[in-house]
Amino acid sequence: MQETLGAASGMVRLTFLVQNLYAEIGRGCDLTVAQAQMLCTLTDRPMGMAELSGSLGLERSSLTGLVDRAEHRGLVVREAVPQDRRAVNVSLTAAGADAVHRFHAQLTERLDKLLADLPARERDQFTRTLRRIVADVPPVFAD
Amino acid sequence: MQETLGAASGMVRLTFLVQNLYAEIGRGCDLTVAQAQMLCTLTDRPMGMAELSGSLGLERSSLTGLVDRAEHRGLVVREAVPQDRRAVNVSLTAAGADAVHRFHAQLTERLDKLLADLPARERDQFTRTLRRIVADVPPVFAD
DNA sequence: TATTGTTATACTCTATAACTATA
DNA sequence: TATAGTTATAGAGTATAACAATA
Repeated sequence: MQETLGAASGMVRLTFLVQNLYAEIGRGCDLTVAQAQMLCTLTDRPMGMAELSGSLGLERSSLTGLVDRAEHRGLVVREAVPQDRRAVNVSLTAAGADAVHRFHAQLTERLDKLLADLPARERDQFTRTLRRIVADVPPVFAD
Repeated sequence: MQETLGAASGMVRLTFLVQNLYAEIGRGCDLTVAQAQMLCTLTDRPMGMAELSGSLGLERSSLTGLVDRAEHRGLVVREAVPQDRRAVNVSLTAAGADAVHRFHAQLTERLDKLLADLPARERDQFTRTLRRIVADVPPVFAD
């Protein structure tokens, strides 16, 4: 083991840190990690099951249960798609939108705080590089 | 939604990206995410259940099952601690060390590749900033 | 009394395979 | 035939609460 961390190790540890924050804030909003992730993805717009499972990187069958439980809790609803009777659109309820809004605000605040002590220039550079690295990642979280 | 991503969103998306890589490479090494994380943490040295659960951010009771399954698969062993008859030390077997070594090498390669197209100067700066941000994160992954 | 670790229990999450209904 | 989604099943992961053994 070296005394200075490489880029890969840094990214893994940042991931660990963000995951734990995600879980902690989720608990406070009564959301599991998987639920919070799904609601964040649906913040932008409603989606069909296939598209949503693709964005989240889950099998469609896994998503069925996730949506079932969230629908049971009143966070999302399935709606019929008139043009295609096989399909459904999953969208946020008012309660779901409210929960994800609180989650998003708290997580953003905590994450921004991680960078608060950095010089503004370093922070901006870090953000720019980050943006390049994640350019192709599905919009699982947005501003 | 803006056209440029903020720092918080960038960190969440990077987390999503790293998690998916973690899972993908884990599958190739026949390791679940939780197992890979545990083995990585034990790479440095053996640990007691309490310390290990602290490092991983899990309840001790959750760790019991995780270690049970890994021990069943021959990846780790529990060993008695002579000085304290309540305690056990969890350490990697040869098979566990081998699996985690392959996992570590592949993940590091894939993560480094994410930065490969960046100018060397930007990459170095990114790594330096990352190192500051994760300074207090437990050593769940090292070089 | 405090700490180490386990057990019992209950849920959530996830994948694979097989299925139905519609396009 | 291909696509959208579900069901059935099995296993992993996790937490809470209660417990035993040792310090």
